[in-house]
Amino acid sequence: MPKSTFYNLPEKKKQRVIDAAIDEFATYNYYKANVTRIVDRANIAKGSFYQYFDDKKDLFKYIIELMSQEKLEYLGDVLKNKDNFSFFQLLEKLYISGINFARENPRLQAIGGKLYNNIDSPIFTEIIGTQKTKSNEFFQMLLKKGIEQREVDENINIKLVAHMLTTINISLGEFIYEDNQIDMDDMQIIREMLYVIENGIAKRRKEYVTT
Amino acid sequence: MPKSTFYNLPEKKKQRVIDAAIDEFATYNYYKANVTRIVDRANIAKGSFYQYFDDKKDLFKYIIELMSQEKLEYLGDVLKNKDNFSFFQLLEKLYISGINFARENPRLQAIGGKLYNNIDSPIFTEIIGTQKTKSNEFFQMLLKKGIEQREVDENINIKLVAHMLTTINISLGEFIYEDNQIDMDDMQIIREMLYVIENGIAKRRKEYVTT
Amino acid sequence: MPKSTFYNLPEKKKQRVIDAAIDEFATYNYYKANVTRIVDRANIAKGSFYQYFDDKKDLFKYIIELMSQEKLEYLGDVLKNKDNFSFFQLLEKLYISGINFARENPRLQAIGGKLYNNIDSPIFTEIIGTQKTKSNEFFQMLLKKGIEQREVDENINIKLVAHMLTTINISLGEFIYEDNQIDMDDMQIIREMLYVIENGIAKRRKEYVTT
Amino acid sequence: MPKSTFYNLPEKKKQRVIDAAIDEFATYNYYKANVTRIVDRANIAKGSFYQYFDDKKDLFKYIIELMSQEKLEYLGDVLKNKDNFSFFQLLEKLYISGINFARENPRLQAIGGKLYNNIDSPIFTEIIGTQKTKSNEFFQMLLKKGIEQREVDENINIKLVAHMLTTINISLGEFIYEDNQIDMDDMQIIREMLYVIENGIAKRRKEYVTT
DNA sequence: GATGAATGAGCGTTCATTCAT
DNA sequence: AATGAATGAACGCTCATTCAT
Repeated sequence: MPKSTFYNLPEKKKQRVIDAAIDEFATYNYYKANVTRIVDRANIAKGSFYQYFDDKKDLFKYIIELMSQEKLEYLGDVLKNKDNFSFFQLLEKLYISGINFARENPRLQAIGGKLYNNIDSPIFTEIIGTQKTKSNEFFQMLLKKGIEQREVDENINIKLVAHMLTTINISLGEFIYEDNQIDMDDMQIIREMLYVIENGIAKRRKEYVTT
Repeated sequence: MPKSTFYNLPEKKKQRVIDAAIDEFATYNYYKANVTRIVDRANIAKGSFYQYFDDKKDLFKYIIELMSQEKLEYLGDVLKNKDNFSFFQLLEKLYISGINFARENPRLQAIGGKLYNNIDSPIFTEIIGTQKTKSNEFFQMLLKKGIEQREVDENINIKLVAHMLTTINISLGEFIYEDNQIDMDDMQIIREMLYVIENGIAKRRKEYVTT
Repeated sequence: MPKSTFYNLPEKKKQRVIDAAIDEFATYNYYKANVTRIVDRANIAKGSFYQYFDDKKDLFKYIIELMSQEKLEYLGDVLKNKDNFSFFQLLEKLYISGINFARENPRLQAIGGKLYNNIDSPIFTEIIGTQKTKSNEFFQMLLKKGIEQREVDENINIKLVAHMLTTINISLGEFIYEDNQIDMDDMQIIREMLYVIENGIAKRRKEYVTT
Repeated sequence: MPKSTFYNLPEKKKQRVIDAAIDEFATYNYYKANVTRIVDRANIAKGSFYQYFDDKKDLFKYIIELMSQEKLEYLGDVLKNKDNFSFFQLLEKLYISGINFARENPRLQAIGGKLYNNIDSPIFTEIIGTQKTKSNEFFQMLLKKGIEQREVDENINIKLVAHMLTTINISLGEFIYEDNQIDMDDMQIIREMLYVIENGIAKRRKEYVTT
């Protein structure tokens, strides 16, 4: 985590550093990201960088953390009122928030995209592991509640489905912003995705579909 | 793609190069992978490397291509007889084959894992794009047939579901080999995953479940 | 030498700086010694450091000076009463004091050890030169008196022997504290060393040894 | 130790590198010595350096080794015929050779001088430890033989005296080349030093001095 | 075609010193 | 006088690629 020298910086300068870092990590992955370019863009001295952060990795972890906090704040309302909604309503809201976040913070979305990769190298297992685990645990909790409330099929494997939901959630941004294969609006995509999650893709026999 | 000099190489030497490259890319990601280590392990001269390949990227693309061919061959039987099976049977077989492939070719699985990341950098959009598109197109084709055969719900968004199936397929190996959160055998996981894909996770009302 | 700002400092703070510096120079040699670490340990501002001292070298010279004064004070009694003892008694007392000093001030001894090295770089010739010269001159004076008092062989080369005694004196601490090759107590070592200095190592013929 | 790439180099180039390194280490101590300056002076590429040596330390150790071999070769004749001379003759020859070596190889002498310092930092304990131990062991062996041959006083502490002789030997070059306090020729210095080593500095009583 | 040495731009990092307040 | 952030030259080292034989 950044040193106190960084936190003591005037807000404007601090933001310049953060912006430069986000730009860099949104453009290049961790290995290609370049401290010199960051300090140049932030207009600070090379030495200052190392007075703010331990090293490149330190900055990176900080940016990820920031991103993750920002996203959580974004999902804040949804999470706070989670008891007021049914499971599938909640899921919908989560996905919608996720997409809106990505739409409004394309640079952060770009970093996130690059992050959920590089599962190799110890650096990342550390960071991503945490994030993914959090997501998995959150979905597991939600699923359990959904089953209790008799909204969710009790025959499913909770851990497995939590993993599937996490994966789908992650790939959602990617799907919408990178594969421009689909020419419909995002809300429509989410609704259709939820339909599949709820009902699966097997054809319902007539008598089932009615009712 | 490799130069003709590479293809003209005695089979044994060619294989040494391929093996060394697979080892390297299975251990390190593209950026960390090191040409020197590859030529050392392959026991060829540094200069020779550049007489076989344009550059590191060229080799990487070649290895990915190879991997993907090998996987296709592995899925060969399933694909050839795809008309003899129902949609969900086919899906099951595909997933099973995928897992078996990963189990029998852990190094290739490792490369694949590292690959479906790094969506950044032009290098990868190029490579992965191709692969993913292929996978998407394949699933779209399958889904269409499934709908025609009245096995698959005609209300789904084909492109979207193809994307979901691709994503799930990719994350499957990862799920089984890296998250050891689940203590059941692979086939059980696949069956449960298919159950969810088929039926979704919404609780069925009594009358639906019977019949 | 330190600036007046340093001397005007409250005793406690001044001592903190000195302690921190001694710790640093006892642990690292001049080149590896680190100003940041010193100011951190002394709990003063980086800028203050340069208001007290010209630069790192300035501090170093000051510490050496201090050390040397402290050692002189330690030897004080011996030196004051130097007319009351014979040459070899004096030598013995000097060596004993030297060892006791090293034993009681291991950090200073460590600095001294590191110092009588690095004979390179102008910085040191300057500092060590002074110290060594002092030591040499002192031994020369002692030797002259020893000869006058008919205790010391008048055939020796005074300058050379002064140099040898200085060298031996310096290496004594090192010998006792770093080479633990000898398993006897320090006083024994000194006695044996003096025996050699007095008598040399050539075998005495029988008739000489008697008497 | 250097890699094979270095040993395979044309003699001339190899020598250029060695010369540049010796120059550098004779001028600056290990910490101040600078790889860039070395490669510039040797007129090789920065990258080449690291194809010849693991790192700066590797080169340094190599140069020390070289120096030490060269000195040994220089002392070769003396050492080979060590049984033909009495102990003190041998000692004299060793000191003379040592001085001649220093005189003919001032750069190597300079490195040696810098080396027998820096007793701190693990790097050096490793290198110097070896050298000093060798010297100590050699002198111990010589002393034992001297005692057997009834040339050396059997009352001395062998380990201690070996240490003294090593110290004196090391400081000899330093004494002659850096302290120009003495205005006599080197051989004279050696003779006088040996006199002291043999006879000590205590005044002989009349009856002893005769005979 | 094979070899392996040569290349050099580039990287992350350090740290004594200066500067602005 | 005190502070602590700012500075930037310099360092050791890496590695994909080129070159000469």
